[in-house]
Amino acid sequence: MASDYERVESAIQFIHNHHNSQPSLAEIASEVGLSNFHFHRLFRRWAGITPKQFLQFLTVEHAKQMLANNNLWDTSLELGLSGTSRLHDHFVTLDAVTPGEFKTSGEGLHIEYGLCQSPFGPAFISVTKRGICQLAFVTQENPQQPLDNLRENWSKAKITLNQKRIADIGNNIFSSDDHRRTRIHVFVKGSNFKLNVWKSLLKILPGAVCSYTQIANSIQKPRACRAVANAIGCNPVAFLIPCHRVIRNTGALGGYHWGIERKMALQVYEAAKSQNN
DNA sequence: ATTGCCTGCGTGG
DNA sequence: CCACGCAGGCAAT
Repeated sequence: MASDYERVESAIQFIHNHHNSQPSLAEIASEVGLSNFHFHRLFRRWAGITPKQFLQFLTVEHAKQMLANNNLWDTSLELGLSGTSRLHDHFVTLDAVTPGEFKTSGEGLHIEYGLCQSPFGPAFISVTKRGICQLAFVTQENPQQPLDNLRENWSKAKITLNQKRIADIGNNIFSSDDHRRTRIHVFVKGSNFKLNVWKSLLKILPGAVCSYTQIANSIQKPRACRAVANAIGCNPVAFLIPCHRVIRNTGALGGYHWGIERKMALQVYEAAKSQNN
């Protein structure tokens, strides 16, 4: 029995591979192995939109339009979050250290990890007292990779499984009910350049996208777009640091560590949620 | 939409 | 230091 996300992903894959031939909704439905009726229900359930709307969100035209939009940046972050008047709640705050400040590879640090479900497939999360230090999607090809990365990146930390705790954290992060969500704190290490890039990503509003160049401009390094792309690719905390909201100037999506289909799914999902506001 | 050539810059040796 | 490679950009087609 395939999960909703697996079906959404295979639909995306099919659309992506056949975007030249403009497949009909019925064709896509049968590719996913569902009747038209259930296909429709799947999208209503998953993102609250119809398959047709779903298709429209995935076009390059739509992406370009989103890029042209001015209201991408949450300026309240730059203004320093003036208490009650903020327009958008910042669910994610960031605590960062440079490698220089943190030479010990996590000595004395206790990290708990585990798996949870998300609208984008199973996710691997690890967390310290100071915040979430990793969020990785689990791929079928290499399900061990997140744990291997964790051990490598924090080689001297005490690392233990705590499935219950991670399930709770996952429920909070991916809760569709914004009012139920509590503040999420992230704890990462990286070079100063990477940290600057990651902080910029936090300013992009859900449902919005921006280009690699716009991020480069925002950190006062207008010609560093490629270095920016590289830094974005090193983001250890998928979804929470929203690297999926950065695309190419042309409207093409660019790359994604967790697969281009997942990047599309994340964008459609957020676009669908934010259009209802 | 796809190709090919251009670029600057952070990173790791 | 220097060489390398990049989840990009851009112009030409």
